[in-house]
Amino acid sequence: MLRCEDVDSLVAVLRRSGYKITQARRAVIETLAEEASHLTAPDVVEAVQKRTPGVGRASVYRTLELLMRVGLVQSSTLGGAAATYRLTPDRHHHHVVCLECHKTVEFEECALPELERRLGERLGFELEGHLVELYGRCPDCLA
Amino acid sequence: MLRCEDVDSLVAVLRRSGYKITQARRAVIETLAEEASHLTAPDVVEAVQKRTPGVGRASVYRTLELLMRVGLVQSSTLGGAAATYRLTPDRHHHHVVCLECHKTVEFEECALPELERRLGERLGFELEGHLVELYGRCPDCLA
DNA sequence: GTATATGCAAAAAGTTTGCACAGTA
DNA sequence: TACTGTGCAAACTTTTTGCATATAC
Repeated sequence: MLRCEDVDSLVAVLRRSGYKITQARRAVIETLAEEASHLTAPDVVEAVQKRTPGVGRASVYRTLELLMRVGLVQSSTLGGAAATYRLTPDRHHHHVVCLECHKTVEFEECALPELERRLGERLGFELEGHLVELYGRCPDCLA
Repeated sequence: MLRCEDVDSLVAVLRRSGYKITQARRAVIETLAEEASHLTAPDVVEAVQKRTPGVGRASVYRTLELLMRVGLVQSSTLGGAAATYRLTPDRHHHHVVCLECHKTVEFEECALPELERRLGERLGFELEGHLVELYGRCPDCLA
């Protein structure tokens, strides 16, 4: 599941931006690359410490914040209250979320690249990613 | 800013679903309808208590959760860590968020209705809303 | 060598829960 | 009246901060 090329390229982005590559930061990146997805912050802390004992809680939080600022990580609430984190997917996979049971299904179609280009131009933003989530009720909960 | 028709129709949705209309629930709904947008949970607590003293913190949390489950409220992290809440807009207004300074700009264009219809059909979901956020860097932070 | 980042522990902030009481339908 | 929902306070969880030390470059 761990894809080294991915980890390396993410690390490279950090390095290029002038950030030091530390054990803690590498551990967070590797953990996110390895775990399926949608971890809450405490989940990430736990997973990181299991994989790389000795990394402090605070560093995980600081690293998540850094990775978000740099755009390597995205957070969302998946229709629930707790924020979850995951590596920004370069292959699109957005979510359909059931508001009742919080089941989520991924889908790949994305109608946004064109819109993104147009808006970026109009607003002067340099856009580098997006998040799309559809909410509703899944077949099970409808029954 | 407070639009009574809106509050009434939201209240009606709750009532129709079998939930009781209490002072606390009404206060949360009115607060969300009144405040511009993007309040964190503690923000909502504060605003509700200012507008309707006597409402307990716990009830605000319970009501937010209820409103989300019913689909009247949406939450998102706006690219940051803290979840924010707002009434589900029926007029679309999605967001462009700066990852650096968290400035957000709204836009109205939405490429999703068609996609939503198609996916709902394919997955058997009954979809009732969506969230679209674009991330990047704003002109100020680019400079 | 030096500035940046870390780990720890403590403080702060945010959220949930149990329960007796109140208010809606 | 019956039962859902409330407010409170306490417990619990999550996040942030300060600081001495370690480490990447």
